[in-house]
Amino acid sequence: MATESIQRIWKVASLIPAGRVASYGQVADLAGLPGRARLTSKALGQAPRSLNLPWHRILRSSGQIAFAKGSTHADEQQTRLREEGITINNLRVPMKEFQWQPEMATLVVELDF
DNA sequence: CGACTGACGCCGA
DNA sequence: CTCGGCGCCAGTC
Repeated sequence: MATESIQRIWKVASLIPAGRVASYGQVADLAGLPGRARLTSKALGQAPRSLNLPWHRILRSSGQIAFAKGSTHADEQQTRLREEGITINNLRVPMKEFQWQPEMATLVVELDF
């Protein structure tokens, strides 16, 4: 059974719009869990496919894809991001251009702040 | 109960 | 830019 924290992470992840990306740490922060980037990775790993979460839009703070180069996961993530118009060089996305910057209003409405 | 393990992050060398 | 080292914490063994 998923914990409260895990579900908050799923909620935040579902808000990331196509064409934009976020880091594990950023998602944790927005979910009210500062410093818990690793929990974000864990949450995504155990999220049911039925939730249809945009897991591919979540990267390391450096913009690097978290999966090992050459793995099927890394390839699929790269493909999906490109399909959304995101640029990727050597498994790295230029965060300066594509990082998600949520509006306060979005957070207030979607999360329970 | 302690040790180990991550789809991580930050800082210093 | 690369490496190490340390902090983080819920699971698993």
